[in-house]
Amino acid sequence: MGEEVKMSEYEINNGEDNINGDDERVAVWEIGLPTPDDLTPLSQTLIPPELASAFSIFPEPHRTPLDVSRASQTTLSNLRGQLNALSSINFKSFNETTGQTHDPIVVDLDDKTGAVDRDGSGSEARKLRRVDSEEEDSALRAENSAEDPSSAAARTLKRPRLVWTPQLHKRFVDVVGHLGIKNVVPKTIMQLMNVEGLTRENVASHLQKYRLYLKRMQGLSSEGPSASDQLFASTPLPQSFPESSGGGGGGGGGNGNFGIPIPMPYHHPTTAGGMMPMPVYGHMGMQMGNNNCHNNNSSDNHQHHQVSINGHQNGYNGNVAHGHMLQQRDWNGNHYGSYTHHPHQVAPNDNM
DNA sequence: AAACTAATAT
DNA sequence: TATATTAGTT
Repeated sequence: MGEEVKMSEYEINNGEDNINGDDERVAVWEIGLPTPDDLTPLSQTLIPPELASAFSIFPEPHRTPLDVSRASQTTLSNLRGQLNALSSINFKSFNETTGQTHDPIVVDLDDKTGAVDRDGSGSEARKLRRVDSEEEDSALRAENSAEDPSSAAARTLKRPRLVWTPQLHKRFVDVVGHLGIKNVVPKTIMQLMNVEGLTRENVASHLQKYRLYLKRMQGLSSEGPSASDQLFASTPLPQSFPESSGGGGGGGGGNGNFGIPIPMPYHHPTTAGGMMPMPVYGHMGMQMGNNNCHNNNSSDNHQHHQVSINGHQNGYNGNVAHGHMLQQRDWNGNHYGSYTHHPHQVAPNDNM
């Protein structure tokens, strides 16, 4: 795979030369052929991500047919289980038939392939193109093979490390903001975020870091977040919201403690000093400028659109008509996955 | 036993 | 550094 990728990239890079410098006949041949931008992105395989992840095809080459079938079985059953679980809390999640994800963000840890696109302008073009063509497909993709611990494959194969993109983080913050940072616990966050492949551990780890960040922030009131906190800095501070609807606690797994939606956005600040960074200037209180969206009534179970989380949150659009919005778009973009380095760099335009 | 948090490891 | 993993608690 890597080979192919490299080759195409090579050709792409030299395409111009060929056209201009070589035989015209060559140019003729190239007419009608896909332009570099049309070519399959390096990070994309021929196999649909969902499928690939379902069969754990991505990561390593070594995989026996037996493994695959076993994995598919477990994965399938797991998905069913998840579906049920999620549907009980009114989340739309995964279409078995089409294998397409709808509401949930699919975390796509693009591990290995990541190496390819770091650098370059080429990658940028590619990135843009992707956004265009896939906007409706899936905004965030991260493959992650396993959805559940009970699966042998899931346990065995280690998944690539999760990269908390601004989109993911935003969702995280939303959930945390709604539940109140005081009471949130990883499991609940994980469930409400409704991101396929996201594990409790992933969330726990991030939560730990997030709490640290908040604590740190509390101390220094007027400080803007240092450059080190890019991700966090770009997100409004959650206002702990005393929301303890149900208790939650861990009680065993299922608990339907939240059938609820996360209705509104955070609250206004009680005190706290604002330390919002820049994008939005207003302290936390402000972000809400946006409206309040739907109200909470837990009973609102419309099946149509997604997760309530989506509902609010995007401040930029101003009104969130909850009927339907460009949810997908909101979570769109960016690549994730390359753990090689440089992750952050929250684009300026990064609107969250 | 499951899940949380803090500490530690990669 | 960011995220994962472990350990000690609840």
